[in-house]
Amino acid sequence: MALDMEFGQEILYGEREMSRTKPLHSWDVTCREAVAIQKIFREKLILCDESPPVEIHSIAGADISYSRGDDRFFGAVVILSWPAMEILEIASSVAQVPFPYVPGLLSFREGPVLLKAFDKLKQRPDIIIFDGQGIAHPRGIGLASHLGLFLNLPTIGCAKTKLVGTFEEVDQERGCHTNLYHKGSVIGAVVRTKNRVRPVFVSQGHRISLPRAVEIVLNCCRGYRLPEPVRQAHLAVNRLREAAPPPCKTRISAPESDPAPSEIDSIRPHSKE
DNA sequence: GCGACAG
DNA sequence: ATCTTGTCGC
Repeated sequence: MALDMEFGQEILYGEREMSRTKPLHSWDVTCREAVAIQKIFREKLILCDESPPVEIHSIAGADISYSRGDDRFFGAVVILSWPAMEILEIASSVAQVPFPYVPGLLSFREGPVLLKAFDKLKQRPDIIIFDGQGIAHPRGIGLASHLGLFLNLPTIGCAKTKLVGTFEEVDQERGCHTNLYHKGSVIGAVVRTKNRVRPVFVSQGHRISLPRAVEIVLNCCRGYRLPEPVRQAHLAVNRLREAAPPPCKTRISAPESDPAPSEIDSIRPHSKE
């Protein structure tokens, strides 16, 4: 996809007085730097709908996957048609895990591999849903908001669990939703996307209003808890990981095709060390 | 000091 | 997120 890389690089590097020699996809930062970046980026978010309103023809979902003992990250982006929810394009990527999991700093862990996948897309979606928070975040800038700035596209955060905030229980019927509050403000919505199933946490990412974000998420659901874009991205990334060659193990072990002599004619079928 | 804590 | 076995319900 024609990424707005210049915009992304400008806001990432321009404010930090650091050299532009580091590749975009390796955000090697300290937690302290990451927090500083978030505070700067937070000011750049646009939290209202486009004017004039953008007509939606396509919508994308993004997700990542990895497994233990593997230092690789798999990322996938799926673009679906609107409102039919038919798959138009899929892009994927593999990258090294760049940053540990720290609640509140997920962008720096999942962002690079996702941007790498977005860069491979041929078309630009009209809007993107992420598997994570938008502004429902301690500093008001979760994964969806952060990448919305990078991609310069409208984005929505749709997380499976809460990061911050308080809320009243939601009615059990699909379509019901309540506000998510934090420090006296509405930062998102708790949305029931399926009858009697745990709600999801929807929040504005970038260039969108909360009512519209909720409406779009609900209109993307097709009988499952997660909206189709996110669900399809999840499926795509898991297919990718399972089809990928096994991880390069750091630890050296004897090949199983060449068992030690004592194991070949072992009388006991399985000796558990 | 005790919870809470996107993925 | 990943790992993991069974189990409740439409």
